[in-house]
Amino acid sequence: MHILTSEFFNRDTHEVAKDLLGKVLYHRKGENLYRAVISETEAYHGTEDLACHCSKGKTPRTEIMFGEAGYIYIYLIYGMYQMLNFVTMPMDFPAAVLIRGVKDAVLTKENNSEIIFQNNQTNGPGKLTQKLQIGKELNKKLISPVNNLWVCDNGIYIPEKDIHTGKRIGIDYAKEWRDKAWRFYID
DNA sequence: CAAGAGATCATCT
DNA sequence: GATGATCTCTTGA
Repeated sequence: MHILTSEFFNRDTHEVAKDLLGKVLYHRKGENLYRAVISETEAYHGTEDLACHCSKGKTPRTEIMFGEAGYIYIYLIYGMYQMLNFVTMPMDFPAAVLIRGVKDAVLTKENNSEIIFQNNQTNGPGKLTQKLQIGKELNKKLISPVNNLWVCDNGIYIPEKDIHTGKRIGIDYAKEWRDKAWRFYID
């Protein structure tokens, strides 16, 4: 069980998005420890990608994506859903991976009792942040146990044939970038 | 089943 | 003042 560091995220966004599948996301909130297997991701890569928030340039909200890889980018969408992203690529290249779905989510409480979430409760980007209690206090933080949110490689290898790709969701306005197969998922 | 509407607010123009 | 990297519920065939 090995904790992913900035080195893992400081690569091509599409590779990171694909390699995150099957990795284990952890979030510690008070006495509660959440863990879940990442099952769906999307790549948002560069200022030319009209679906990427950075296509409109550097703003207070998006500056974290222009920074070093391995940081957390969280923003509110539709007034009610937090989106969890991991910053990729070197300094000054804006890019991030959106975590769109997790599976086998488990909450371990202080007394070691466990609550298991049904997969259909965590199979959307807004749903998983709600269930795993991931909020904007983590925005702009380093992905690390120090900040209570981190990702582990549990050694399980996902065969290439089990990785599906498709168009990204909810970005019909992005012209020619709309049809890029930059969404990755398993099962 | 597919399609549509409503909820709700930080962010940028 | 408009607009989403969404989700759930309702409607209608």
